[in-house]
Amino acid sequence: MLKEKYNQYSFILDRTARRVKQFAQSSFSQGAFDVTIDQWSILKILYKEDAMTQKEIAEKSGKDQPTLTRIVDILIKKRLAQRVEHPQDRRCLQLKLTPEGKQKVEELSPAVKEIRMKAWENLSEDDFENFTRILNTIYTNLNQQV
Amino acid sequence: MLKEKYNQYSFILDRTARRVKQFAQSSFSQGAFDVTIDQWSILKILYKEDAMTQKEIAEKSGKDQPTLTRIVDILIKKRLAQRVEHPQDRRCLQLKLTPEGKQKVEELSPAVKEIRMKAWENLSEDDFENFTRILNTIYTNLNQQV
DNA sequence: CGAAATTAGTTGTCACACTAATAATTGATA
DNA sequence: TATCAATTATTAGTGTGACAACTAATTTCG
Repeated sequence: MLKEKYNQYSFILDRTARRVKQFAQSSFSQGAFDVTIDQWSILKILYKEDAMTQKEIAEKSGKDQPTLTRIVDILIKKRLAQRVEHPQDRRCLQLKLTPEGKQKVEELSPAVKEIRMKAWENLSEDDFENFTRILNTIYTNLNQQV
Repeated sequence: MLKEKYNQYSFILDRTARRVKQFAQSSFSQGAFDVTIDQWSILKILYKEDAMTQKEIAEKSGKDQPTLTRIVDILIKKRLAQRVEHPQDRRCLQLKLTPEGKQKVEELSPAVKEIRMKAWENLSEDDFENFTRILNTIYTNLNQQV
């Protein structure tokens, strides 16, 4: 029956997502990048747009606020980012990269791109378009806020 | 540049996989299914093929052995599965569902299928084929054992 | 103005993923 | 047969994810 077949996608999706993460993480470790994948993703967001609130970063990264708090704590402990008080709203904390943080992003970016490209061997441009379209459709299908 | 564009897939993939899991988990919680998604995936494997070693289940589920040990511990605490000594090899433990475990699978299967189908609204049969093909290609591209 | 609702961030708890290290057992081989 | 490498499962440690409950600050509105 149809449903039985469709049912398998969640397993394959989860498995692949984990492998992508694991592959990148082990490349990071081998290269002594000294950050995790998730820490890296936050660094990159901050690099593009310096000074954001944690709330904004959480939205942009798709992580929830508690998770983000913990990742940010680590980034600060590593002296890659710093918390600054928001000029208008004392509830908020703005986040900025430190010079070391900026340097880290610039230093690692090319290597990260290479690592990420490995996944796309034997796949076409069309595949990429379809892939992102389907993922985004699933994502919005399951958006419970709507 | 091309690489910059391709680079985004890992974010979308991770984000979608998490949402799929979260959507299913919150449906499970609402329905008081009393198991997590990952516990469910192990139950289903055991249901199809009673009595497997943890090693076999780990391979089939795509989880590593330490993770599996923990999930199995929980399933046993919930009296849904039981460990049995392997008749030939005393290193192994065979796993079997308890009657309660079997009943749980039978009871929840239809509801789980409905939950899983939600993701595929607005998508075609072709999309499904492409999706699984691309995921599996990525999965094997990143297989570090080869 | 001042109480109530909202918002930003943190902490605690449980579950899962991955690595490395360890224990127990098995099997191969010298 | 005695030794050693391989295999199965577990434990410990770190990081992440989801949820709930909490604090502090701000906004809303009677």
